Amino acid sequence: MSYSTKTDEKWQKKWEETGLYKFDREKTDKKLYCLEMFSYPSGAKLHVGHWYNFGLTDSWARFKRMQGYNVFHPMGFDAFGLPAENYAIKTGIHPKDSTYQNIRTMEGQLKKMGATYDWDYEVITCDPEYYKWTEWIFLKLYERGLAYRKKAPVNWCPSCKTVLANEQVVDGACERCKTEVTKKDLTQWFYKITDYAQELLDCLPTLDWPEKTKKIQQNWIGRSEGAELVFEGADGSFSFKVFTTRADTLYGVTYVVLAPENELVDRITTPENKAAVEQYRDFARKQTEIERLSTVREKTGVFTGAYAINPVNGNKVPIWIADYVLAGYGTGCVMAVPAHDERDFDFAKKYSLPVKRVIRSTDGSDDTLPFCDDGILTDSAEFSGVGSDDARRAIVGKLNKECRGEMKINYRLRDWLVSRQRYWGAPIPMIHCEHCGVVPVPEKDLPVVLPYNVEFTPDGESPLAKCEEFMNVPCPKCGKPARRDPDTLDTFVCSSWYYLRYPDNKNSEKAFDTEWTDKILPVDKYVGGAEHAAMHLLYARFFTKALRDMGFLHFDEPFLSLVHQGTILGPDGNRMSKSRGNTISPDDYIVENGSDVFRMYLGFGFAYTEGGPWSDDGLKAISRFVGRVERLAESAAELKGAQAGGPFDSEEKELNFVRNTAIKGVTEDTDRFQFNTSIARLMELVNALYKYESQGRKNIPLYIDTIIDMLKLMAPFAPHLSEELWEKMGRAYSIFNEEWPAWDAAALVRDEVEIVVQLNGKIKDKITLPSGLDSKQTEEMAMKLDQVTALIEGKTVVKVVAVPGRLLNIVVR
RNA sequence: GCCGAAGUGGCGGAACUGGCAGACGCACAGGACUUAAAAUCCUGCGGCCCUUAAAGCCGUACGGGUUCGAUUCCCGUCUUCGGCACCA
Repeated sequence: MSYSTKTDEKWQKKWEETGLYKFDREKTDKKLYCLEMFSYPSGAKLHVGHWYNFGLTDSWARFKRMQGYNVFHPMGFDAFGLPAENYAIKTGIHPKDSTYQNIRTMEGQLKKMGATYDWDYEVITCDPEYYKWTEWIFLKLYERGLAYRKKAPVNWCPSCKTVLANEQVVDGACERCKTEVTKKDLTQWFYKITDYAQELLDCLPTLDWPEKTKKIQQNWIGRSEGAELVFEGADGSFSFKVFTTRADTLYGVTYVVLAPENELVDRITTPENKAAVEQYRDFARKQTEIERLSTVREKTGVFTGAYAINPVNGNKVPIWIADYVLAGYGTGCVMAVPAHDERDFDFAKKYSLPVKRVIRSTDGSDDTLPFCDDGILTDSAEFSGVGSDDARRAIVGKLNKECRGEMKINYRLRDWLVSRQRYWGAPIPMIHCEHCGVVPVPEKDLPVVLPYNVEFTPDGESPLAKCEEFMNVPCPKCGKPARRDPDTLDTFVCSSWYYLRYPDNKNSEKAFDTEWTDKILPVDKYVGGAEHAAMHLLYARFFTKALRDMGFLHFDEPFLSLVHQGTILGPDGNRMSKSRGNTISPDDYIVENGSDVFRMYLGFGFAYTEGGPWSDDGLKAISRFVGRVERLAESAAELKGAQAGGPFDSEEKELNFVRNTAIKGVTEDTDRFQFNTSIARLMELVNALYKYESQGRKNIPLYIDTIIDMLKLMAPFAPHLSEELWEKMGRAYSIFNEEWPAWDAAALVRDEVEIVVQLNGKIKDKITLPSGLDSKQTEEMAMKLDQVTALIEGKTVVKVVAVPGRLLNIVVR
C-alpha cells in the first residue's frame, strides 16, 4: 500500500489552494445543506465518535456533490458550557483560554480528516459576534411575550452553595461533596415553548426523521385530551380547577388532592392541620426529584382540614395534599377517583378514604377495583347507563353551561428554563432597575459582553453577580443606577439557531439575512447523536417557528431529514470512557494507516445507525482492499488498448454486470446512509476486475472504464486515495468535479436466470431459464423440464406458484 | 412500570415489497509462490448424520399461528439496548 498520510497532506493542500470546497453562493437552485451537529470542544480532541459522525457524513456530502448538488457543508463549535467552567474551577485555566485552545486543536484535526467543510462559514458560539445575536433573539422573544420570568425550584447544594444541573446530582446527593441536595426557589427566565406545543406535534408527520425520534418528541410534548373542572370550597371562600381525562368518573370522586407547592394550600389549611401540613410540605421540599418521582415509593400525604364541593352532585369531599401530584402538570390539582385510578386507589386504601364505584365494564365481567378502563356509568344520576366516552362529553357539557367546566387539551411539555447561575454562557440582555423594573438592553448596546475577569468559584451566587463593573449599568429608561441580570443562558439556546447563522456568519448588521436564509435553509440532511432526540431538536424547531412568526424566516421546520449515527463502543463492548480505559484514539490509527483507511473502516465495519464495538481486525481488511485498488489502478494506468468492437462476450458481460450492480448499489445505499453495503459493492467490483484480469482482460477500454467508475464510486469514502489514483490514471483534477456514474439498466439483465424449484415450499432443485419471462411463461417452460417432471412423478399437483426470475413452488399431495 | 428498537455462523454484518438465509469482510483451514517468513494469489468454511462424497435432516432468541412459501406478518415468552417516568 503506497497510500499514506503523505497522500492525505498532498491533497488537502491542493484542495485548499484551489478552493475546491468553497460554497458557490450563486447556485442556490440546486443547493443542499448538509449539517452535522457541531461539537462541544471539551475533550480537547476528536474522538472516534466525531470521526464516525463527521467522516461518514462528509462521504455522503461528497457523494451529493458528485451528483451535482451545490453542497453547503459548514462546521463550528458549541463552545459555551459547564465542563469548561468546572475544568477552570479545578485547574485555574480560564474557560475562554481552554475553549479556544481546544477549538484550535480540533480545527486542525478536522482538517486532517480531509472533509469538505467550507471554513469561511465557521461559527463559534462563544464569540461575541455570535452571542450578540443569541442575545438579540432573547430580546425578540421577550418583545413577543415568549420570554418571561417566574419562580422555579433549582437543585441546590447547601454545602457547595451552588446550583446543580440534574446530571450533577447523583442519588440525591451533590456529585462533588456528596451532600444531600435540596430545592431552592429562584426567579428565572423561561422561553414559552408551550405556545408551540400543538404545532410542534402537528409538523412531526411531515419530517423525514427516524420514527423513534418522532415518537420521543411526541411523548415529550405529551398531548392529552380531557377537561378542566371547577371545584368550589365547601365554605365558598375559594375555588380551584382540576384537569382530568376521566370526567366520566366524576360521580366517583371521594377526595381531591393538591400538590404540596400549590399556593392555595396556605389559604385553606385549617389551624388544627397547619402543623401537619407544614411538616409535610417541608418533607416534600426535601425530596430530591428522583425520590419524588419514584414509582416504587409508597404514596404519602396529609389532610388540609378543608373540603371541596363536587360540581356535579354537590358532594362534600376532603382536600388532601400529596407529593404524587405535581405542581407543574395540569393545574396542580387532581380529583381523586380511587375506584378507577390506581394511584388514587393506593392512596385511599392507605388513608382509609372511601371508594365509590361508578363505572362497570361493558360486559359486566370485571368487578375488581380499581377498574381503570372505559365502561358503562353507574350510580351517576342521569348519566347512569351511558358509555364512558359519551358521558365525558355530556358531563362536561352540563358543567359548561354552568361555567364550571370545559373541554381542555393539556400538554406535558413545560416551558423552557433558560437561566443558568453560571459564568461560561451568553449573558442575558436584561437590566433590573428599582424604578422601572425589568428593562431590556437596547439593541444598539448589544452585545452585552461576558467579562473576562470574574471569580467563578461557587459560593452561592451567579459568578457574574460579583463582577461589579459588569453588574452596574445605568437604566436605559430612567438613567438611574441599575443592575444587569447576573445569569447566563442555557447552552441549548446557543445551539438552537446556529444552523441559521452558518450561511450568513459574517453579517454584522443582522443575525441573518432573511432572503438569503430562505434560500439556503432548511437543512436538508442533519446528522447527529440520538441523545438529542428530545431537547436540542425540539428547541431548535421552536426557535425556527418563533422566528418565522416574527417574519424573520419563511419556512416551518429547520431539519427536513435527520439521521442518527450509532455509538462506537470500546473493544470490550462498553461505552468508551477514560475510567474504563477502553478508549480508542483516532490519531494513532490515522498516522499509521491514513485517514481514508480509518474512515472506510468506520463505514464498512458497522451498520451506521447501530454502531458497535471497535475492532482492529477490520482495519487490516481495508488496508488490504486499498492495496488491491492501488495495484489495479497502477497497472491500468500503463495500459493502452484499441477500442474493441462488437457485442460483449460472456466475460465482458459479467464484468459489466458487476460494474452496473455496483453503481446502482453504491448510489442507492450511500443515499440512505448504508455505507457498509456500499463498500461491499465496491469490493465486489474490485474482485470482478481481478477476475477479468486473470481471464486475460481482452477488452481494455471496458476494463479501464470500469476502473474509472470504480474510482468515482470509491471517491466519497476514500477521497485522498481516489484523487491520487485519479491523477495516476492521467485524469484531470479533480475527481470530485466528475459526474457520478449512472447505471445501465440493460446491463443488469442477464440472459438467463436461475430459478429455484420448491416442492411444498422446500427447495429441491434449481433450473435455468431465459430471463424476462412472466409467471405464466415461467410455469409453462419449467413444468416441461425433465428435472421438474422427475420431481413430481407419482404425485398430484395441487397448485403451482411461479415468481418470475425467482422461484417455482409446486404444491403436491 | 410504560413506550420504542433489536436478537441472524466463531466474529462484524447482508437479505429491496413475504420468495435461494448468511452478500461483503474478519478469523480459521488447505494449497500456490518463497531457502524461509511476510506480503500476494487460489480454494474451502452454519450445524447434524457420514471414513469421504452424494443424498437427507435441522437452522435467523424461544413457543405457537397465518401462508404455496416467514429472518420478514400476527399472538405469547425471554434477553439486550435506548427513551420516558406517579402526566391526573
